[in-house]
Amino acid sequence: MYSVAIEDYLKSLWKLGPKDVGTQELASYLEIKPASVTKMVLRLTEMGLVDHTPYKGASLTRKGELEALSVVRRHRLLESFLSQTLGLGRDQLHAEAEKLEHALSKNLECAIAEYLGNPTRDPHGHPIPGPNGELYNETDLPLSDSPINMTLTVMQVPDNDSNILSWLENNGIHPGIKIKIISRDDFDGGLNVKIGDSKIRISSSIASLVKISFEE
Amino acid sequence: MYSVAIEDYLKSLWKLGPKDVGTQELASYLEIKPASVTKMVLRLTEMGLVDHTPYKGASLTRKGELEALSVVRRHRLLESFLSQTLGLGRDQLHAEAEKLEHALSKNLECAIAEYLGNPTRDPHGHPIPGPNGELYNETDLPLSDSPINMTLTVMQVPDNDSNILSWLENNGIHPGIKIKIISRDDFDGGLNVKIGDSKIRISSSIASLVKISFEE
DNA sequence: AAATGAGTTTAGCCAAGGCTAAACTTTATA
DNA sequence: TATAAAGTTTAGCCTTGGCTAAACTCATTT
Repeated sequence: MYSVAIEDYLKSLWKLGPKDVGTQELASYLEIKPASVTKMVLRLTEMGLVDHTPYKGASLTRKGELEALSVVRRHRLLESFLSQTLGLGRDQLHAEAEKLEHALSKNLECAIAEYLGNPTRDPHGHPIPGPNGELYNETDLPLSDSPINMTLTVMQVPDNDSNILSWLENNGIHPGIKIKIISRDDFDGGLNVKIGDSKIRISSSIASLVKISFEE
Repeated sequence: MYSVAIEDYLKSLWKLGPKDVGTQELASYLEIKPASVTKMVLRLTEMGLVDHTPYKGASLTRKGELEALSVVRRHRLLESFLSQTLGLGRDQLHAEAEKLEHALSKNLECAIAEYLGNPTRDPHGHPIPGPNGELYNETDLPLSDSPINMTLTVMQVPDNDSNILSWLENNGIHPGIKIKIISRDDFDGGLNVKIGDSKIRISSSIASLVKISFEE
């Protein structure tokens, strides 16, 4: 069993990857100093979890990737479980799961997965890796790049910014909802969209975080 | 927020207390060496969580007790929650809660308590401290000391020994069940008891871990 | 009263995982 | 091409929380 710190490094490298991740980038993501990252990355390399090219960056080995996927699976199962049982809002799930994921036994992971009916998406629409790291192909696309005047289905919202999440929620935007882009502002990429009967404006930075599909 | 190690020390002192707990006793309970305990106890004393009399033992201050009760509350709420939602057996609950209790936020603690309807007992029948450390008076008595030929209600079973727990479960002994002592063996204190229609024998060591009440 | 032994404490070590300050690479710019 | 800036690494420090070995206390026994 790996430590909390190691699990956090692996998960972060997975999220920032699969490209080589620079020391600084990883450090700021983890909110620690670059020198600390270098030291830990060396240890992870020793352990065979990470490949490191000095002055270039680090990436997960297959072994590290599998471990990262296991953490992500626990995280997303926990989010689903807390949402389902306690009815926690999407904006609260991430922070809670972030702590619990490191304390979840294999046993409990299985029990939760079974209880939920082995879901493939969490409440933010993010895919849940299988028990052996299986992850189906992503086909969802950013709302920001989507065509005008088509009925789109919201598939994913971000999980880690509770401000953005509660804004989205308050405007009725969450996985499963239908949405149509009415127009796109040229100067800043902002979108005017229609959801149900209401029209709202979505800034391009938020629109790039929402993923959609064309399927009904 | 206190570390996992500190929370474990406080919880252990609470379980072994309220008497002064010797270094060796605490060490063997925590499965670490006495020298390590001495060092940590000094730190806890510095922090105002523990009173320590050299060569005599340690006990919780009020501040330490409140923190211990908070850990115990989280532990028992988690046991109740996992039992209720996932249907985990009584023999699995303790180990899982033992890990999760350190990762449970105040928010989630509240949400779980509310979801469960603010229960006062966990699935083993142990009282759940209130959010501010309130703990009602224990009146349950050990089965081993109970009178013969009275209808007793099982109120508590131990939580930390899954072997004993599954034996008890297999014999239909758990909180809420009615039980009657038919006879007590003089030589070893073993009990012959009646549960429903079946008669079984309970060793005195196990009987001392089961608590009952006389109320219907 | 002295000695023994159990229990406790002290001293000093180690690994994990942070930090700062300084040295080193690499890249971009003059 | 030389140099400055940005990013990375190294060196050395700190705290937490374990460990062992040795020293100390205290209660009991001779």
